[in-house]
Amino acid sequence: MNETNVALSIQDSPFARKLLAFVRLSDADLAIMSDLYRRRRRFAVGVDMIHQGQTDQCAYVLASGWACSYKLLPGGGRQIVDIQIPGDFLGLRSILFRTSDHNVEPITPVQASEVRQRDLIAAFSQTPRLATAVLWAASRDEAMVVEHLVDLGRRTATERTAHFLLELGARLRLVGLGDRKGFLCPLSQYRLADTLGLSAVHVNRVLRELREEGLVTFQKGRVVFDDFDALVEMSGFDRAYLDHEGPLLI
Amino acid sequence: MNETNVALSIQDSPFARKLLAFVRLSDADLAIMSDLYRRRRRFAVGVDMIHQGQTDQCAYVLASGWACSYKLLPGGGRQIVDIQIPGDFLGLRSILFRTSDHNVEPITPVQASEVRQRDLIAAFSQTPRLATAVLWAASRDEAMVVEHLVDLGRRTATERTAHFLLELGARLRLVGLGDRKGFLCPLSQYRLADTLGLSAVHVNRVLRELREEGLVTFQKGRVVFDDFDALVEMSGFDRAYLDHEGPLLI
DNA sequence: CGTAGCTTTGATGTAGGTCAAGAAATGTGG
DNA sequence: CCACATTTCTTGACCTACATCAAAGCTACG
Repeated sequence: MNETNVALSIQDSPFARKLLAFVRLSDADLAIMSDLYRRRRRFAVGVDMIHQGQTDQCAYVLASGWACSYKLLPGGGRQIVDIQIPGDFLGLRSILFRTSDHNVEPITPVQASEVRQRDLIAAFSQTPRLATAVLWAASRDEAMVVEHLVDLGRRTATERTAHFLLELGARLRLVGLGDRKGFLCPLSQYRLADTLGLSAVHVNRVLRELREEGLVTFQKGRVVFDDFDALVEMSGFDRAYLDHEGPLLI
Repeated sequence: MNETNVALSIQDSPFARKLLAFVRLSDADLAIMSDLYRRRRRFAVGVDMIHQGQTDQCAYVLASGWACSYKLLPGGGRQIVDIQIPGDFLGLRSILFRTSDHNVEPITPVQASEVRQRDLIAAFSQTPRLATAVLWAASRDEAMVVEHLVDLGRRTATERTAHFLLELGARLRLVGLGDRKGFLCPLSQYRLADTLGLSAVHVNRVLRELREEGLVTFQKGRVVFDDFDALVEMSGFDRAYLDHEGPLLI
């Protein structure tokens, strides 16, 4: 396969799609990105991809499937920090810290590309544009964690659930996995509860309420926005933090 | 002032102290860091340093005083995302995103060094070691935001408060502003409430409870750890995410 | 076709919120 | 150094959002 073909095929990956939505990347940039994509691995549901406290972890880019990163608590509970969808980086921090501070669990069967520290650094020195784009994507993820924190700290269970579903929808749209109508969602109500800091029972009640009010329907692995605008309104959703212009490129 | 003197004086800054606790930096690295420190500015309490939605913000390194970054909610409430203490970077994300997604408010009178995007990039290309050190510090801050998220999602008000005070203590110790006994803390109970996702009234009750149980005393602008080990135990505090080895340097 | 994981619902308990009001600090101008 | 204003702290009474417990109906998959 010559360089142009590589660039063409990588362009359809969710990772490239996400970055390209905000940054122009040359064929050369894409070819380097494609190199990072080489070491493909599969993960089955039920076995964590990354373990808290374990050292010498590597990072991944999610090619297909969903995963989530979470922290376990002494008491036995857990808090899901972030849901990862195709195109997301995963464990980027554990490249800098030698040991991971959280677990990552596949929610569905996952295909992911292993990214070694040395490869990433090599790629970065070859193409600063790609480096900036990746850093920018990482910052965007961090902005979402912050928004999640606000969810937990200051929004009611209903607002929080609505807000989370809207954000997830916006992220999925960016990689072509959903639209303004809704998206396929493999999350169980248990996992939703661990994400939203609620009990599974209460999540169920909140979902029923949202459904009965004609706002969103989450059933049978599918989220449908019945009244998008009303949902945005009631949850205080502000797309600003997702809609930033692209990074200031070097 | 020659280069050695510059390096000697910058070494005492909280910023350098923090990085030097984990990374060896040469005199040349420190001289470059010192350049970043040049544009000193002062901020009075009551006027935000950075405004949500405002564009072309710059970043700062806190030289003295405390600040906090927060998000406002449509309903009028707010959530404090992070407390910044001397040595902390502030608004690093708004260098990548052209517009800031949160506010930053001084808690005490603040002295901070303005860091321009171009200067930072120039510094980074001159000394990759410094670049890695800064990225690593940023990752460490992100790890703290994650821990904060876990606080809000899955810990009781008491655990959460204890955990937060322990973490703050650990951070302050790193820059020489506290020890295992305690630290000076200019936070009001209102701000503590906005940080912990609680009401001010409840924060007050929790603090009383912690005091009466002989765990921590927070009074008159001073936090005293009355029983450090018991506090660590009850809050499930795990220093791992703060005690990482330094970054893997290039 | 059985068993394990989800979803749904009801009944009851509790952590933490809200309202209210007084007491201490802290700051400000004279 | 004092009088006054403002913020901050403290406590009590009451209320609500969400947790917990329990149990039944679904779904799905080996």
